Amino acid sequence: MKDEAKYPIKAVSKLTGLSQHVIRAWEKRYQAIQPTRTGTNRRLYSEEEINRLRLLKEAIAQGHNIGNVANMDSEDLKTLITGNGGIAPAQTQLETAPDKPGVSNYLDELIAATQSLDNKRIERILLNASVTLSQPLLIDQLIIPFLQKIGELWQEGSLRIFHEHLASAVIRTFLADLLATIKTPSHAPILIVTTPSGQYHEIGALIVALTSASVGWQVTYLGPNLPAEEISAAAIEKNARIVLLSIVFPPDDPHLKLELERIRVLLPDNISIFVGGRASSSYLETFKKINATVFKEIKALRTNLESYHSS
Amino acid sequence: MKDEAKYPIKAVSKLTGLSQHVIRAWEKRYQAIQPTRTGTNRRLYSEEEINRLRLLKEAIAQGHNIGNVANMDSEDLKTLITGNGGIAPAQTQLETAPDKPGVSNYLDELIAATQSLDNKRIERILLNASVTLSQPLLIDQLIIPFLQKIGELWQEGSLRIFHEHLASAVIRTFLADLLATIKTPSHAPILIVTTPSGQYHEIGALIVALTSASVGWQVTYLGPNLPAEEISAAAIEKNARIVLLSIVFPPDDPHLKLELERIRVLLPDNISIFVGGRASSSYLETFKKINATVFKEIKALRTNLESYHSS
DNA sequence: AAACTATTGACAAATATTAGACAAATGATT
DNA sequence: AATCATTTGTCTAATATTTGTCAATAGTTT
Repeated sequence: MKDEAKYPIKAVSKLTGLSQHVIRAWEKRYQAIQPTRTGTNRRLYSEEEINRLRLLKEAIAQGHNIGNVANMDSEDLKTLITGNGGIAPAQTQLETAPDKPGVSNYLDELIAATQSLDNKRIERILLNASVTLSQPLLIDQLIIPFLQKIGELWQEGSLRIFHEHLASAVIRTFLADLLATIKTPSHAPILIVTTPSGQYHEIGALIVALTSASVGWQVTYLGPNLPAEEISAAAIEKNARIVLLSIVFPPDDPHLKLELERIRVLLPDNISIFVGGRASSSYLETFKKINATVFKEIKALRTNLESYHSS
Repeated sequence: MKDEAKYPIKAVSKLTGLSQHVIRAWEKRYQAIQPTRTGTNRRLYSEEEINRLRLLKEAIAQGHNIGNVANMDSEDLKTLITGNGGIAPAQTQLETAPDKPGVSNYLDELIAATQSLDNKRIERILLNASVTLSQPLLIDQLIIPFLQKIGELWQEGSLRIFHEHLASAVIRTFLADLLATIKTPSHAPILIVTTPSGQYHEIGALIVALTSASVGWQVTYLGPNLPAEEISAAAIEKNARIVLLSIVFPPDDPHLKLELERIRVLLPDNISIFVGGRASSSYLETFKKINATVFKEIKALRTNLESYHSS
């Protein structure tokens, strides 16, 4: 991966749509990027820097001032412009469970198919994988690593936003299909999956929906971005036992906390709240307050849901 | 670590739909919000404040006067506006096309299934309909009327937001599945479907993607909300003939117009732009400028694409 | 030599701020 | 009904800041 190709300013200008003047100005005035230089003082940009320029441009298009955003790190920029969307940050590198042989092949193929924008091929590979692998393996070892990998590659500049969009679109329908094909006994307890207001990230929600369905729950999937009143009303109407929320936690969002508390208030006591996602510690208090069951990994959700049955 | 992203007034105006004047006036006259300032006196709003502005706007839409509610704390505001269950403002509606017999049965069933939040049943009905009806009929006579009907019922209060979310989620995967099952000859001309930056409405895009595929194009579906550079880069990389954009036109959005123009500039001349959606007349000029083929109905798209073949 | 790049300083267009004015709408009082 | 006061969204003018653009000059690459 040390392909370290570097681009002179003219190329960067073309690639980003920013004038050379602007690129230099942003560097000089805000140190927005710091390209390396040749021995003779020419600027050389890495793909990562080019990508950062794209992010900055997009942020500006959304109404931000360059002066304010130029110094944010790329991670934050990304969440800023996608409005919390995008793909789950690939940070916590838990012990990567020992890869099943063959899985990493699928992964490589998926990346390749994404790079060539071949949606049909992505679908085909996923379909193949879904018959070869058990469902937990499929999710833990393929889907999630795939998403993480794409996030990384995007960040580092080898993939562009449109690659990520394509992959997301395909994965989303793939997961939704899996969810639809699971048969659950009609007397199974009911569980509602959604994301709170302001949360647009849908794939995480689909993953937990799928997981829940696979351990015997009857899942009603409501899609993303639902206000507290709607969540609770739906849960009551459906006579659900559990409301399961998938959240990409921003560092410290008071609105989200309030929203969670409102859900608790609006919900009858006999309906439990489950919350999934990597939450910063500042949310712990809120979780306690609303008496939510929190899980950071899919595995934890599985065991939690199974043990819930017996109660 | 407390990187609390802050938004300048321009961004806030976009996000809330309030004019900058109004935002300032509310601050000055009622201290409705108190944004921090930069060292040079520019306003910077937190997400919490943006949300508060949204709440205020909603409260006003429900008939309260700003002077009375501007000083309420956000918590009370929320219960105020959700108290009487009033929900979002109006939309325009189209004339309903003459129903094929049998289709209206499906429609009624779909509505009923939506009301009872029965996603499995919605899927089943759609699946049934898809084998009974030809694809054009399915889309024109069932899917689109279904969406319209839900919109109406929502507006009139008999359905709630979560009903609409559920139906949307199901329809979206249903359409995506249809799209995936269409086989296109590998030598077919390539067409890219997406929506421009700021456009999140996905179902329209899926409908046009499906339509295009059904008349023999090879469709790459990129999902919603893609900046101009990404759209054009993807089109070039895929060697596409047509970029097809599905847009829900706001009354008069200069950013959207600019975005459209940028796509044209970034795209080689031999790639055509198609635009679908009910555009207000203020966009006509832009369409001419970028030499876009516009269609208001699916039928028009079909004939357009077919005639395009022969050229 | 021609094309490209870097640096600097300057400039102007865009954008934001404040204070104040205005008019349409609302509501109370006569 | 008519009148007057209040509320509130919109607008203007003057000022200040931010930011894209440019010209001039000098160095580098091909």
